[in-house]
Amino acid sequence: MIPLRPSPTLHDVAAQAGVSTATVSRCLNFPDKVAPDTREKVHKAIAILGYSPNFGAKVMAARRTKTIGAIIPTMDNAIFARGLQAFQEELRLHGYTMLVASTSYEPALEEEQIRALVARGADALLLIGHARAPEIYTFLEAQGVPSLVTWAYDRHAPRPSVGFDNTAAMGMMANAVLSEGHRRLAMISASTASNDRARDRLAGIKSAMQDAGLDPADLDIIETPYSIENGATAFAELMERTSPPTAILCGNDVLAVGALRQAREMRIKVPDQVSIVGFDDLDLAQVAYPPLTTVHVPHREMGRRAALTLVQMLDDGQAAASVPLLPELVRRGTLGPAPAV
Amino acid sequence: MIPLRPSPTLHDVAAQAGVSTATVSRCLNFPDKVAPDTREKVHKAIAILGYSPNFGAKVMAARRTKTIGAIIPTMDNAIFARGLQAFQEELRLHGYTMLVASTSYEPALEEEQIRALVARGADALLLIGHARAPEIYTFLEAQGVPSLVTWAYDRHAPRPSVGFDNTAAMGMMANAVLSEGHRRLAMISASTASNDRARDRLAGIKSAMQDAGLDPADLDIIETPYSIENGATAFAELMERTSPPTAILCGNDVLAVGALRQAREMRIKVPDQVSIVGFDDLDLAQVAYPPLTTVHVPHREMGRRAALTLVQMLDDGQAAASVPLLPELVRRGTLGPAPAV
DNA sequence: GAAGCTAATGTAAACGTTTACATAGCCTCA
DNA sequence: TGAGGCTATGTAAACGTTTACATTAGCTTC
Repeated sequence: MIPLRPSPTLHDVAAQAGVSTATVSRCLNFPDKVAPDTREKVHKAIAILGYSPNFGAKVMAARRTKTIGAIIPTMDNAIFARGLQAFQEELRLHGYTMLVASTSYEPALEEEQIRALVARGADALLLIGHARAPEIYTFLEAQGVPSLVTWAYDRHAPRPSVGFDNTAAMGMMANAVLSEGHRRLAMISASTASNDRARDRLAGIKSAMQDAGLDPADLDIIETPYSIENGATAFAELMERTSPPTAILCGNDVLAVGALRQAREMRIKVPDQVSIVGFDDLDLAQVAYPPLTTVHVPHREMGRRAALTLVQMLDDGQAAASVPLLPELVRRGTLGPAPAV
Repeated sequence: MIPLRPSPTLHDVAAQAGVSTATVSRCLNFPDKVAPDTREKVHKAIAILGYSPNFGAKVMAARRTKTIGAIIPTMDNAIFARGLQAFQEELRLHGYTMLVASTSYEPALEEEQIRALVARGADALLLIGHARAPEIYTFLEAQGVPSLVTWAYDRHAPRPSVGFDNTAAMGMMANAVLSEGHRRLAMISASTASNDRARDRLAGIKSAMQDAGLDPADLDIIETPYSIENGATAFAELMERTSPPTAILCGNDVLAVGALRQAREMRIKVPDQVSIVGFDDLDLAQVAYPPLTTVHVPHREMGRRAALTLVQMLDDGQAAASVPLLPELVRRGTLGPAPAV
């Protein structure tokens, strides 16, 4: 291996161009503060030497990395992948780069990842959902790292968020189900212990039931991690009850699509015998058969707005304003009237 | 706003603990090079001051960021999202963090992103596919940034890669289709211009046709970006030919599932009237109706192995060895015998 | 034509680590 | 007992930028 000659530094460029390092630096960071012909000399020198700025030195001197961290449960779920994609695209437009870490829905891992990304010099953090230990927020404040909560919106939350009201959104779906005459409802949900979105969606159903004069305690709930298999298993379990539900509300489309698959396997007709609805409106939903009735969430818009908000906080020092987004009910083929008794 | 007191530095910790900065640094990076009681003093000082190392200074002095960049077409495609998730998980196990950028399948944007991530101090890069301008490789070499190609494997490629042979994989599928008696084949593919995986898959089909005594030129090809809608449109177009294909091989599952949806809409029976097969084995595939026959690719394994390989290159200075992975044919419901003429 | 601006550039001091090298103390072994 | 080796620690020099401040030159204004 030939030992590579050390990369040229600002110094080398300055020497080559016959100016000072300050001028070269200005030329790179504030081009209009430099006379045009000086600028040209410098650019020529840069080209000749193949100079590219040293990241570490830059970060140390400028005290920021132009990097924003995103901490999500997993990328292996289209809703996060899609939102993150939009987030990253928007970030790039503003000269920021995205650092990603995932938590597998484990709060302890989330805390570790938050510390890791801060240690990696993230200028700010994108977080999913409001629920976490208060010390984490204290830590972020102490480190001077702004953060923004997404995938959730809560007007009462003490911190800004870009997202939608999970309770209201699922409440809307529950109302649609109830207005089809369903009275025996079930929910297949993600674990509500460490997932405030799941918790809120559950609350939305209960509150809709209450409003309709039903006892929320009658809601049959199965909690299970998001996966097609788990949705299928939960569906089978629900249909074996002595008095099975006529409508099953799923915490997301993945579970719903699993339930749907299981229904087909058990030769239970959807929506004639049982209605199944989802949440998120993934590609899966329109591809399933019958196509899934679900709640459409503007994931891309959410990611984009989150990026915009974070960039404003960083670049303009603005305090973030919460941005509420509106999910929509998408009626397709899996919600029908309650079967006659 | 209260101006926050500047964070404590190594110096402060050293003073507090009554040792030198070198000892504190060693204590953090090589704990076993420091006497146990000194170590304790230092840790106490760190706790008292709430010290956390400055990223920029660390990077500058150590000349590495412990960060690896991943440049993919888009996260909004489950195959990349899933692989990246596994990649990140494995990276974390080895103390690395992932920096992500996406290219929307545009070579120009890819080059920009490569430069951006290198400028952001990525210690190494994960790239998708072999095809790119040679200057990019030269650039990476000049900058001393190792890179690894994934999602493709080519024994003749001059650079190491972790992935599978797209030509062989699609060839395997084409053979399965041909052995069902199909003679009029069509392909719905992503644009082959800037996507070597798509190009290789196409080549796989052509070579299988050749081997079966068919003229590869008879393959009816439609190129269109990956999306359900585009798959549907392409399917409709193919079925309007004067002599439509009896089997349609799709470049990925998303296109296939779009075709499937369109078939349902046009009341064309799959697989009785036409067979449709995909590639990737996304969740979509098993949820579609009928369930999609496709090629299963070990995306998670690929991401994990890529991470491992990159970490070895960086930590042990090993030259990377290519890792070939084996895709599998998954027979489900959309491939059947060619209809009788 | 002096005073006061402004624009362009230079000087040099941080920024907070890591690490090569130096030092000091202790142990081992002939 | 002294040479040699080992371990634990300290000293101080990088690392390559950014940026506050200083300087200079040219222009405007009265």
